[in-house]
Amino acid sequence: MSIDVGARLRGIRTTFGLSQRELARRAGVTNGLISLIEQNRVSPSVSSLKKVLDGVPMSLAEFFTMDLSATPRAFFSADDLVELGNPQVSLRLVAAQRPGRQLTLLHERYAAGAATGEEMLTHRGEEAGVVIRGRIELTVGGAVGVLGPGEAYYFASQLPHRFRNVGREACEIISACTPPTF
Amino acid sequence: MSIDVGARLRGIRTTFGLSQRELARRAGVTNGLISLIEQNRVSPSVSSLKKVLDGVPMSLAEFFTMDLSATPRAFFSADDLVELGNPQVSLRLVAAQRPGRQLTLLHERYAAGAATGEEMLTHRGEEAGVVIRGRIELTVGGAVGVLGPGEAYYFASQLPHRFRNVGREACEIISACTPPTF
DNA sequence: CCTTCTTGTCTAAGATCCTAAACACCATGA
DNA sequence: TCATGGTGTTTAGGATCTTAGACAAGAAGG
Repeated sequence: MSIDVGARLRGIRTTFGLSQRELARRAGVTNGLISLIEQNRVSPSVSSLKKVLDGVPMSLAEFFTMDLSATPRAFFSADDLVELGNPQVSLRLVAAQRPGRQLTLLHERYAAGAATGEEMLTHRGEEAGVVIRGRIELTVGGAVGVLGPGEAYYFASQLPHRFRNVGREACEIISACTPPTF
Repeated sequence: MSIDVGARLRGIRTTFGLSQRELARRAGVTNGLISLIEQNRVSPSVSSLKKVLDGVPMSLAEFFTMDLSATPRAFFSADDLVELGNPQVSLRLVAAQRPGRQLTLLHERYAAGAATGEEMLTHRGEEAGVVIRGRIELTVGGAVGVLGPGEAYYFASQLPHRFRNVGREACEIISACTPPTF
């Protein structure tokens, strides 16, 4: 093998902030297989590699075309952002391919009535954002606020938090968090 | 598998005019494996597919990127060339819409009956040209065309190709290829 | 009609991939 | 300190890929 499939897969998985188990769960394979592939202990079948890449998601063509030695890009068009969410809560990641990324910058879009879920979120790091369209209800700890265009937030992610679009219009937010949870 | 690896491999092999056994010999695998892959009876490992494609030759990236439904045009009428110059110095561009072009120019002249040889040529890169006098028979992959003055060609040099002057008059071509191999 | 060569397909057996489960390690929190 | 939950790694064994060889069909020539 002239191309290093293992290193390439590991690079992709880590830039997306996924553990072997999480990627395996999304792909419908076992975490052991991810480990073996990344160590080049096995050469995966095309169908297996396809399943793994579906969990990112990424096409086989993109996988084999990807140039890891290329200098990191400085500019990205809207189409270059990688979708990580779902139709209700769209999370589009900036510079997803960039290796060693220290910051996660997202272009979020909440459909009317959409929310991050029933459970409150809590994780390491800090996060902040600015609302650019619509209105969002943000709960942090015991505090609840409703933010509109131009308004912003900043809090420690350890505090239980939840986003909920209480308006009729879709709400867009540019947010950042560190360290990369995605 | 959303992409049809078997059909894709079979299409490539046949356009290169190779039997399963001949491709297997070049690739260092067995003919049975080629057969099974083409029927999608197995999903080859990446390393096996790499070996098979080395026999063509073709990279994994090219294999998965290749769009068989939208093969780039091989032949252009005189009207299909794009004028880039002026009345004094006319510069008419071939395949202007083709992405990722990188070319250098040649002035070829084929005597009556001359050809590039019995064997089909195949090498890396791309080549293109315009007939300016006489007539030339050009075979590219499975396609055969006879081009006269003002007509042009553009194809990937990996496709087996051959030039043959089938007229009584000498034939002149302005051609370009990349990288500057031949 | 026979050979003889080609083609692609099929099948047992060996090689490799893939899974399930356990392992060691580290961080966090009771 | 111990428990818990996270990480990546390893291994035995079942599943799949790959090989070696046989098979059938078709074409060319005697």
